[in-house]
Amino acid sequence: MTAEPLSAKQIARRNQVLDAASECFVEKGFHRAGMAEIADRAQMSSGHIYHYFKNKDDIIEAIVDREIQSSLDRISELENLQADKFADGVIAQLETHLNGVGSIFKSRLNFEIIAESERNPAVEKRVQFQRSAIRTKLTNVFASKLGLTNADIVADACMAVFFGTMMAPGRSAEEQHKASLNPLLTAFLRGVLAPAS
Amino acid sequence: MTAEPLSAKQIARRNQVLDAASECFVEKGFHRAGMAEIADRAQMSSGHIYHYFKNKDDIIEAIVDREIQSSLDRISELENLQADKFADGVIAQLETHLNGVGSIFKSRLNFEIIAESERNPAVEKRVQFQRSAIRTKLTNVFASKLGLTNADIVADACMAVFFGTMMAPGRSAEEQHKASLNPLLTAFLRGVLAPAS
Amino acid sequence: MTAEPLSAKQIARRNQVLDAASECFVEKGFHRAGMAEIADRAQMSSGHIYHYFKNKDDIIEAIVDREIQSSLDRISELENLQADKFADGVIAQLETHLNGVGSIFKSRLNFEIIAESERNPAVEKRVQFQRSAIRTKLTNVFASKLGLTNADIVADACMAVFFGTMMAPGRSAEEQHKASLNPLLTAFLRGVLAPAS
Amino acid sequence: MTAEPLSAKQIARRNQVLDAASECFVEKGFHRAGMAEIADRAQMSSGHIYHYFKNKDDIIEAIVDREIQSSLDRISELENLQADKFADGVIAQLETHLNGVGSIFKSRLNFEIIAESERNPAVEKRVQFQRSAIRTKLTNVFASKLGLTNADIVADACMAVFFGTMMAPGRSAEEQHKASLNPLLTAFLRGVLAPAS
DNA sequence: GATGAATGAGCTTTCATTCAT
DNA sequence: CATGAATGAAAGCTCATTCAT
Repeated sequence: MTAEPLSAKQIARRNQVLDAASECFVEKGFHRAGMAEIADRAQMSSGHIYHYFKNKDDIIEAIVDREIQSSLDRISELENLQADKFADGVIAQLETHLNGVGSIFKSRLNFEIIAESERNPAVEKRVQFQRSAIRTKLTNVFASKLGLTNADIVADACMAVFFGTMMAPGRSAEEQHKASLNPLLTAFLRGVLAPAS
Repeated sequence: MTAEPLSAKQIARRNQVLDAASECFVEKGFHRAGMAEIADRAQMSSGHIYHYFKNKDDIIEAIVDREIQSSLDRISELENLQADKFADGVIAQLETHLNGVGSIFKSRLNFEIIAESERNPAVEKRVQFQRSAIRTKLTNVFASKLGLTNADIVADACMAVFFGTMMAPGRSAEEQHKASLNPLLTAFLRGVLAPAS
Repeated sequence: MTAEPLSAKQIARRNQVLDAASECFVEKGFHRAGMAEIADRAQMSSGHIYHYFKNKDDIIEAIVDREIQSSLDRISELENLQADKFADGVIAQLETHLNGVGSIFKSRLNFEIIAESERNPAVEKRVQFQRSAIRTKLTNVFASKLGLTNADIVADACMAVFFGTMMAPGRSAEEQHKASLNPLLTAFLRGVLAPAS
Repeated sequence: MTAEPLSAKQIARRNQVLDAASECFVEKGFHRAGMAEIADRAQMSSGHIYHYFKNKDDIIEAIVDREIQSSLDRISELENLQADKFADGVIAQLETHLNGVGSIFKSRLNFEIIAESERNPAVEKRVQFQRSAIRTKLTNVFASKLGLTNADIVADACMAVFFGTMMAPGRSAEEQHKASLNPLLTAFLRGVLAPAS
């Protein structure tokens, strides 16, 4: 009953499955992707997947965990920014995301995860956790770096701008490519993310 | 080859199916909901659904069309606002949406639709259309009502705030209930939506 | 309970259905053709077909009857030939059939009917009837026109050559087109169909 | 992309399916036979059939291939006959076939296959192949065994007699049983199949 | 650890037929 | 006579999951 620690090889094997699943989920969505194809791409028999994961939902949850961790990592990068270049850094990251550089896979699962979270409690729990973790991180960074007293409110506003920017312009490849952050929102972010004194 | 006009009864029957499908899709998502259950709830044999819709995707597309139409209708309500109360009206609508009053069903399909649009070209086309229709409507309203010269940029910013607000706070019923629009974003909207002179 | 005689209009309506069914059966075969499409092509509601035919099998049987009647009519044309040109007439008809002139529809149902006859007793009965009717007709013609004493045996041989010629060369359009009756079989027919004295 | 060689067990399992399908097809025809019954008779779950065959058409094609191979094998037996008993051997085989000895199943699919070939290109290709393979085999045998210079024309004539004999007498069990080859055709075959010098 | 054969319920869809109008 | 709405069983096929090896 004690949780066995996983060996390096086991972890590698698990990740093989998760990488394959990630690809499949991106291409077909959670519920159109089949275990057989995941197994194929993971170079593993379909039966063997069940040594590493209890079932398909278990894989989905692990994928969601990975995505969330990666999003939190990106947030943490903000901690390395200098106070007077803080707003610039946030805006730069937003634009990077907008142009899909380096994070295509991740962002294409974003909506799949949110949609799933509306019917799948295990996923919903994780999404809630992500939201509050991001809020906490941002609040802490804003308070410590910028000395803001209303850091939590600024964090909320930034999250809304961040998510809204991701969603609003539509998803076509061309639009995506030439997208840049809206000037009014840029100004807004510069305003609320200015160091306190 | 000419599209036969549908009789009132046929339209009613079609809507019976769409209403049933909407419920099922909200509860289970597009791909977990089965035709059998849709038929059950529409009080119709499963075979008979195919007199009204070519296949399941056809139903999904019709549902998406309904959702889009309803979102455009809500946007159109803004045209009835007085210029000096414009920002207030927008904010009020946002908060209404935040609290889920009267539109729970609709908004719960929102993410399902966006996720679907990433793998289903027919849905993608519709989502693209919705985006540009909203942008156009907002731009026109802002220009004519408020006399803004940068109405299109304001429209973009508002859409981002609108969508972001919908997404950011998380989806739990309780949070949903007590949610109110972030004060910084409220101020932002009041700023950009002030009449021109 | 008495068999009502059919009015001219009723007969026309029935034939409308049979013509439509014939087309569908040729294109898709008996069991892939659907009642809905037959109704469409007959310009009649699918339900109304059941005023003229008990069910789909009833239509198949009527089609088979028509095909058989048409084949017997063609046989009867032989009765008009002069004795000394008899073999030529038979050979000419065979070549006409080989080249598919005027009888594409019919011949394309030929094998469908034979295949059906192997599992459907009602069709089998009709095919048996056709076989013996053809045999009788040929025997009578051969006896009376040519004065053959072994007319029945000649009839059997001719039927085999006739059917075999239809089947053997394969069904490709091109081959069909340039096909002509095998010279050895031509000679054979001339031999057995020569007037008796 | 390389075709994995099948293990002995896999081949056996595949044949289990083909044997079951053959029975079903003989009894009901290709399009009335259901996958469920094929699975039942193959003592296999219906889902598992799809590990061995892509779909039902794939099974039909495999069945057609088996039938064709078996017909070509029978033709090849002619190569073992002595030149002076050649015609006798051919006639004997024809009569064997006529009486349905040992080949009921095979011949009862014959017409089903030909009918199918008229709407199913994959089957048509195979039937065309069979026709030309038979023609080639017969031509070669006739030329080498009997020294015929018009071997190809003789081959065509024989094929017509062969197929025609199969078809003409009708299919009833009783008739089938007492059928014997028509004396005129017997004489014809003896004539054209006599050794050259 | 690893395979892939095997299951069987479930899926979407088709279709001959019936029946109220 | 004529319609087409309606049924429901059955079709072909997919799929997550199990298990003997």
